[in-house]
Amino acid sequence: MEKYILAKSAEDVKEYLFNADIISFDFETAPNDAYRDEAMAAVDPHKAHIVGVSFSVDEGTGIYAPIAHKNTEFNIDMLEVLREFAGSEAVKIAHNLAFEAMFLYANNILINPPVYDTMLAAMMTLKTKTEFRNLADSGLKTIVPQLLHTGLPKFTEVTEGRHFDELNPEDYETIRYACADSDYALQLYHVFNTWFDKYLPKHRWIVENIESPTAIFVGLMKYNGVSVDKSLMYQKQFEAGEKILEIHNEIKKFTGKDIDIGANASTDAFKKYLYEDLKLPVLKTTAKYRAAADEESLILLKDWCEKNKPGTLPLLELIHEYRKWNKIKSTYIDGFLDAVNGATGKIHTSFFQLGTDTGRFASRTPNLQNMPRKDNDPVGIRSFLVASEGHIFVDFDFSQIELRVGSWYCRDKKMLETYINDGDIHAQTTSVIYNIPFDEAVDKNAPHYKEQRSIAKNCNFGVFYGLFPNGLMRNLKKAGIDKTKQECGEIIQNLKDGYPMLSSWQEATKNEAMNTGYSETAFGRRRILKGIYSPEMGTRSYWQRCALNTPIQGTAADILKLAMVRILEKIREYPYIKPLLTIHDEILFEVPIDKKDKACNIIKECMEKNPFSGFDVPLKAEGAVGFSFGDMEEII
DNA sequence: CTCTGTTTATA
DNA sequence: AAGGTATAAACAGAGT
Repeated sequence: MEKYILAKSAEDVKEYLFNADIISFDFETAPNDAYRDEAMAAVDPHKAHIVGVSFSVDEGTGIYAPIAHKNTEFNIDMLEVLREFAGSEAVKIAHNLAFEAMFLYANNILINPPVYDTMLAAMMTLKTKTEFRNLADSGLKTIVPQLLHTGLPKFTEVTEGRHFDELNPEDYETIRYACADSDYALQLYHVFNTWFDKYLPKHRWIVENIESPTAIFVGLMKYNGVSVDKSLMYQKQFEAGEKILEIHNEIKKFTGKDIDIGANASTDAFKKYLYEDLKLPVLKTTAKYRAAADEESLILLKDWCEKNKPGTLPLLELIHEYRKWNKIKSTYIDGFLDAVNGATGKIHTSFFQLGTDTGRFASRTPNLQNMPRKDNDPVGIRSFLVASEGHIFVDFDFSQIELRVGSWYCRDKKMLETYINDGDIHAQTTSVIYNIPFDEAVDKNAPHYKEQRSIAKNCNFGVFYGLFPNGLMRNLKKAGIDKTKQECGEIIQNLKDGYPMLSSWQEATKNEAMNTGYSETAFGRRRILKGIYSPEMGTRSYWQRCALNTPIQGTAADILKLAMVRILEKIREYPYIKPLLTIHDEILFEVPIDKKDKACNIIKECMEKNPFSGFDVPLKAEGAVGFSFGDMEEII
């Protein structure tokens, strides 16, 4: 039988924790008075507070310290104990550490490594020989019965509709519920480490040195949130609404009848109008082999109509505009407004640090990783994000990190030299694919400079991962450059000849993937390639391309997370540096205006530091500052 | 209300 | 025989 006790004083807790070097902990929280009836308010640190904390240092034991229960004499002021604990040398374990780190941060406490998140560890273990656990499989309530073969008290059964602070801390059920989470997290720590040590030691290293400390950074981003200019958003919401009506009316005028084009002009009725009433040819099919009507189809139709049916051209342009404005309004204006937190007036996006198969972050509610860029956005969505009062944004992004990682992998001389000499990789590629001197490739006044550079960029972004002539042709068409399949084939061939190690790396990497069935980053982050042995050529080929992409995209993600961990160390000394967002190769902060220069130096240094011995390509972090995310000024 | 498919925004 | 890969969100349409 387990031994869970109630702390009567801070001393009791200190005594329980004394000399322990591995400690798990868990917070119980409840909404502040203003948010008692709001769903999920208890997990929002701006609407809730810590009600109690449990610790466990030994299997089957635990201590619960009530902090803010209602109607009790037993509450303890735990702030100093928590502060001491957070700064201690002990391994501090939590299941979903980002949550605990966030509530500590809300109390001005930054938890220090060593830390260990058993939820992230769960995600880094294999569920079967061929499959990793996913987000949904990794909750404590799911894992404990599976791995420890024991039940866990249910929150709803213990609380019976009440908030946790309404429970009596003297009731054993209360103590048991609180302590069980810590006790089982500690047990899972040993279960997962045993598994890692036996099957995948590098994943233990990643959990301890990359993912778990990164979880703290995630908690900080979530807590800080990003301020928005609401009045600007409302103004743009109105303007976009008007614009959509206007375009819709023009479309109606054109079609002459009342066709239901929905919000995106992608209804069956609209496709029927295009392909049956107007008798336009189907030039592209969807993944399910049906008539497509996406942007690419419209571009193909535009070419066809220019020769055969020029009268239809204005309609194609109107559809493009209609979709664009609806996308902007529904996703980036209405959607962002819905996401503004009532307590802070900020957007507190959720980041999932293991939300992708490669190790990249995913962002949800709302996704702040796909805001339109300036050149593709008549509204200026990014300018909705503004620095908080007295603060300024500081943004750093890794320059061409995937290409740098790729050149490290393939060891191509020309690529490596370009980066070591801080050269221009796109010009280097231009020189390679057109067989012209480097000096001509960088000469902005040379004939075809713009087109050649644009083609070189497209190659650089795709060829590493197995881009084919057809694909290059399509990408170029989207960029407004018309090249035949033959020409694209020649360009790719020239590139492979010019960077000879690229092809041999690709072949070797594909072979290795076929031999092992998985793909790994430089740190050993592994991805099972589910379909690599598929009898179907198309499926197999897809997984082979994943085998090329994963080490590069994944290693770049590892490098970004390591930079976050380093920045976190600095935040201890410079707590005014507030992380807000990450966009794959970029991190956004806000800092007090007068601390701008200092913060820039710190962040740049952390990001450009050599990520691991053996990585011999220089990293470059490019900074920008500004009061609005839509108007950032590069710093040199 | 849930599920699949289509479309479109980003790195 | 020929898809760079990694995502999230909104809408359409069908089924429970």
